Amino acid sequence: MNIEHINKAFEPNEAEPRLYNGWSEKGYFKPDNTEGKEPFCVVMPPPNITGQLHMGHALDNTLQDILVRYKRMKGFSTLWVPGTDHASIATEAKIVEQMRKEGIFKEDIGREKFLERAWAWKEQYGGRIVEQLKKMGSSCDWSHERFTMDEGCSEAVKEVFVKYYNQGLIYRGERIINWCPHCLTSISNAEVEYEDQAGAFWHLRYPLEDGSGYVELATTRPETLLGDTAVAVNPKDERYKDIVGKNLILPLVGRKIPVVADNYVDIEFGTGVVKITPAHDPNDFEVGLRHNLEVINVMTDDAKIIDDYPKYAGMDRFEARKAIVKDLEDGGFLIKVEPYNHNVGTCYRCGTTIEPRVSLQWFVKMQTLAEPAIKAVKDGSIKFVPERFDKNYFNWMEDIRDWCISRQLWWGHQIPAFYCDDCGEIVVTKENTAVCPKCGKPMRQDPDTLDTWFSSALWPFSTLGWPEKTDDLKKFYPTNTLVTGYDIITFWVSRMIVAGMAHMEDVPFDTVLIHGLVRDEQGRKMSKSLGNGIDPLEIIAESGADALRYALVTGNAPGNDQRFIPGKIENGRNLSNKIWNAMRFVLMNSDEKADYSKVNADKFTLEDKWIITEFNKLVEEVTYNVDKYELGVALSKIVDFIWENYCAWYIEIAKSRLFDENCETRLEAQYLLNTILADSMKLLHPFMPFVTEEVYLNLILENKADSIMISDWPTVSKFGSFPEDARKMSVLMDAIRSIRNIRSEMGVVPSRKAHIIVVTSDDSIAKMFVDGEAFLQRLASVSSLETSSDKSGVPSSAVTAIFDGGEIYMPLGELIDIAKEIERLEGEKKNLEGELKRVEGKLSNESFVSKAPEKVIAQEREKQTKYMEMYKGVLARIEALKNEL
RNA sequence: GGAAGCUUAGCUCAGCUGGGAGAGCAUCUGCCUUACAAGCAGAGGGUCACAGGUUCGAGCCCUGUAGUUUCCACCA
Repeated sequence: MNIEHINKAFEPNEAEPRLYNGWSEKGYFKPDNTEGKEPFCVVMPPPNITGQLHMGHALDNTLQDILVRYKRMKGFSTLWVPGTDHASIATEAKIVEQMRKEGIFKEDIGREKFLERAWAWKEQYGGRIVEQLKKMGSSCDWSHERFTMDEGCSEAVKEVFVKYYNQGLIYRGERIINWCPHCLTSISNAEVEYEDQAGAFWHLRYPLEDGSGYVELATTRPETLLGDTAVAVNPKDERYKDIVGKNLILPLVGRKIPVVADNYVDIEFGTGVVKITPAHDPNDFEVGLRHNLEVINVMTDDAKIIDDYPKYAGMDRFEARKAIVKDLEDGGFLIKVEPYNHNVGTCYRCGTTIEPRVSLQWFVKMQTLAEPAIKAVKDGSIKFVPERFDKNYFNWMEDIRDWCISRQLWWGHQIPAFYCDDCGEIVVTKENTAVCPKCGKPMRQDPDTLDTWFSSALWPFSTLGWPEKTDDLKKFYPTNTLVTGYDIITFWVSRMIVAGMAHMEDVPFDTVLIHGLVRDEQGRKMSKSLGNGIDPLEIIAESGADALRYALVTGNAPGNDQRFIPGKIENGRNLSNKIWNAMRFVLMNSDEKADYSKVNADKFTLEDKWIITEFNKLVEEVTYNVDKYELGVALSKIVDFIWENYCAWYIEIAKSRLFDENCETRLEAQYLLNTILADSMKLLHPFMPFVTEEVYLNLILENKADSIMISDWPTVSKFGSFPEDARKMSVLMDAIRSIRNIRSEMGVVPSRKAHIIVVTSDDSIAKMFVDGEAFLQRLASVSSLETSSDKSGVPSSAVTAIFDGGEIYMPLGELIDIAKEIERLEGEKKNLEGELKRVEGKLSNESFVSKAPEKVIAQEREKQTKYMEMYKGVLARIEALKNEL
């Protein structure tokens, strides 16, 4: 057909938005509710509304889209639920920052105005990230789009909070929590990142009250001395037996503090004496509880020293440290300073050093809730892929602490707890409660909001309509595969499992597909501060979403980090181009009005049967690999088939039939060229949705679907497989490679056509060569061909290619240097000797022959005969040539 | 302190339940062969970190060692 209307190259910038909008308009992203279709559901890890799409999202969504598109083609009723996360702490920080630039502080405008701004932010940036996800080709159902703070999700949050509270699983209490002095809120244990920092170990002396001396102790945080309310030693420590119960005078402060005995203290470490600051250290807090010590908070919420200590008041904790050390030194309390590396907790959002702080917060009791969640993974109801990540999960879950869920932020789900300041009544309820049910006085709602992850934990069912008993919930819960990075297992995956078991009494999903990080070319984490991030949108603008998706999947195994190599984008783009040109060629040589009902399978040639057989193998392997989440492997098999088998071999071979208008198997070739390419496009479609759609729609097919998206996933060909023909074909291919090889080695350029003599004792092989003369001409620059059962007619001035089944001679007249040819054949001989030695070594090994499976032994025997034949051929040829010298 | 991963060609990485070491890029040689130079044909290049073990057979399983990365953990 005439293909003038088809572009010379695939143009992603033009095609991708057009195709995406088309799919969307036709409703292909929505679940197909045809009766009998099994559901397949994926919930998207909701991106934060703070940012824009980065490589992590690009990878995460590509993987999900591959699975969803695959299942859709396999006939499932697929639902991929998209959405965004309000990301309380991160978003609030961004808005505060934005306002600060305008000179506004959130306290000045008040909660209501602040939330107005936040919602405006959500509209702007939440919308932006949705547009970006669409550019990736994500086939999610946008009519199901959700937001963690929309009405339904908020309802679910309240429902859960109240339920937990009534079950006694949520409580409010004064505990020591992790406080971020920059974000001015509490954060959970999971939100603290520990990093090794170079610090110092200050050795101090605290005098005994009775003047009988002093005790030496060491600390990494001298500034907390202001809040010391005791000094502790181990009860078994002989050195300090006498001073337990005595009082010390706290340097600089003058406060009397007791020496207590507590097992927490390690005798071996440091001096064996620990200063106890219950208000600013979690361990000290525990010690304080056991010994009923006073808790003295010495810092403001932004980590400055409070007014009670006038000398240091208003100083930042690190300034205060310097000042206090100086004063200790001046007062003779400082013995020495040692350099010391220690683990410092930092805020995972802003990196500020955490200040442990005692405050009144809400907590979830995790231990009982964790049990069914642990069991679900232990008994295989939920599987991690790769499996090793379940250790990570168990590690966290089996040692779980109570979860601090209240945040001193405005952007988020306000805690549904109401307080009566008059009578002290506390009401926890879903309804806004303005009046105290006990005394009738006004109540006020807890000003705090919930940890972002509290609402994300409910995502797999809140997005399906829970607590309403919706059809979606019935049909799609439990969801199927959750795709996410390993960095988020504790934050999110574990909590979803907990919530699912607690409220749905069922797992939230059956499989967790874990992927790694996308790093930069040097293997560093992509980060804003390093400025080494690569913007997926730029890549899409330059090379298309298909190329990006290809780059993210190829050569990657589940759970492993990967480096982002620009060359992979190029590979992806080149692949698109290759496919596009294959399509152009096929169309150019096809007839739009071809009547495929006239295709006669009996007329299939050797190469036809071979490509069908190869394709069948491909379908089975790719399906198997995708089912096992081996997406990188699946992709490389598809690409290899298209590039090598289809383009390099099948198209080339088919040319002679296509160019001959009268060829009687021309229709069969056209038919197979179109259908095999179309079916390859189907296999590739989940990975590269755009180019495959465009190619599919252009091809000339029978029963073509309106879109490749909703076409059926390929199965093995209705014509079956032809293993015997495929084997013959591979012999022929080997022969062609051998000819090409010697041509190249002997420097015979392709433009110099050559006559060849095929010597074989096998008639069927001889026939094969005769039948295949046309493509030998095309693929190996053969001008003419003769076959013979013996080598009597072979001229001495010929180069020899040995293949499995015979020899090929290419007479080159005086061009050939006999000595050089002998040398080349000696090389061949050596190779074959090596192979023979290996095979014979195996076969002569008594225990191999008796213990190895028969199949393996048979294979080795086959190889032995094959190599022996080839070896004899080489030997004979060398002899013959030597006689010519 | 506990746990996990990684170590395969110059580079980046695949390699399924153990059965003759792979890809892409890079390098070298030839080709504008009427789908594609974003291409085609060919070549070179590896003690699969090291040491043991299991096995007829180990890149793959087991033990240990080294280097490296990451996660978890309350040692002042």
